[in-house]
Amino acid sequence: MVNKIKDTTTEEKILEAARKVFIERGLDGARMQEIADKAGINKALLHYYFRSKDKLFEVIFKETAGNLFPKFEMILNSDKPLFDKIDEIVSNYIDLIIKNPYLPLFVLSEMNKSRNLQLANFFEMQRNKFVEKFVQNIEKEIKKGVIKKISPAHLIINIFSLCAFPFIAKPVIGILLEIDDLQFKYMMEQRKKIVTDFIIASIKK
Amino acid sequence: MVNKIKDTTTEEKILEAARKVFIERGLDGARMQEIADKAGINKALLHYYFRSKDKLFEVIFKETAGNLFPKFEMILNSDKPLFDKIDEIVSNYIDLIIKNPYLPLFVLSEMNKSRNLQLANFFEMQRNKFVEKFVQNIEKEIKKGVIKKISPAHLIINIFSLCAFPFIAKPVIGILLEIDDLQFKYMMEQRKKIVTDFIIASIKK
DNA sequence: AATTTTGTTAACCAATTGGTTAAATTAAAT
DNA sequence: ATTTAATTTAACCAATTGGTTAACAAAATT
Repeated sequence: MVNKIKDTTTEEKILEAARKVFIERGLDGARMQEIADKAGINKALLHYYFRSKDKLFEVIFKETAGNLFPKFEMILNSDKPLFDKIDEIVSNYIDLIIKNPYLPLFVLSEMNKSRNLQLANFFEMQRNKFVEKFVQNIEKEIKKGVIKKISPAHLIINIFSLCAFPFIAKPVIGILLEIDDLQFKYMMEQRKKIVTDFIIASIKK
Repeated sequence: MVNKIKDTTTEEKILEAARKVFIERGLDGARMQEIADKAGINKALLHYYFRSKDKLFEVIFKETAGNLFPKFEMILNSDKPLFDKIDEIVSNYIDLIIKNPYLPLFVLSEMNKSRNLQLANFFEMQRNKFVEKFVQNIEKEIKKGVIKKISPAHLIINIFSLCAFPFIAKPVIGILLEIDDLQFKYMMEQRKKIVTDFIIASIKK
């Protein structure tokens, strides 16, 4: 399997189908036959290419979880004011989730259920990627007196809470606010500005 | 089965065990044999008392989802200033989730997966219970000029986002911030004040 | 005390599930 | 053209799963 150049059509078909089924149903709810049906292939091929359900799931999980941490470093490394950075992070993140609405719930749900250390290790590897930089950015602005004193950790949690939770709570929000999918999406677009303003209004000195 | 007064020990054992297993593993991941083992009973009794896995799940789901909407009406009906009400709601809600840490993820995860209209109807029934009153409270304060103009719907979403999301994201937060369970819990206790202050700072005129 | 009703058990069941296997087919290498 | 390797298929497998059944035990009723 080393450096093997091959026609990956079947493999790609499987990955595409698996992505859909796993994200929608989770590991426990997904069925190999359903993935095979969606990929238009014989179920035995799932095992030929990926050996087991768990391994196939792991590939999909790592791929999608990786997307949960887009390249914020460039934003955080720039010389722009922190408020602009927050604006960019919030907008990019909400846009990312609008494009992949089930992403947060899928990743967090499986993380809560998983006893698989592989998945946890995967997140550990992301740890220094942006949390430190974000913390540094925030601490710098506190020291400069631009923003109020607030725990960077809590602020970061707040930012991601405000961006991601509404998508997770979508069915409940839809019912409670009596809005349909289109209205929900419109609302999420609005949140790019509303969340940014909310955060900045809160921390501005 | 009408007005039947009976020894409910076995039924209660089942409910207690089912609560634990369903909340931890969800509907798809839960196994009837595991519930029976945890309840210390024979698996056939699950069907004797609750007829099917789905029906047992529904009982547990409605019970726990009901808890997701505690009696906020009393808080919202009082004459206290809105900021105090927000403080109370945030504190009560975070306390509620601290006591039932898996509650938000369980309910929202199953709501996202469920095609069962019973569950959706259940939430519809909760709709007018507190959303309207919350909206009225917010609109009143906007009109009085106490808080900035903000969409009540978005503000309500923000409040619940800030309260609930960290618990859903716990495994990821733990890894990224390198904190253990005790530290996480301490952090969540802190959030009662931090979230309230964050919100009030954001909307105060 | 006898009968009926309710609760419990162990064994069993059909269907489903993730996975395996051997043969057939296709593709690549010689 | 032949051989080897890779891919695909259909059938099959063992284990698991939610659920059923009949027998037995306990409780309630007559």
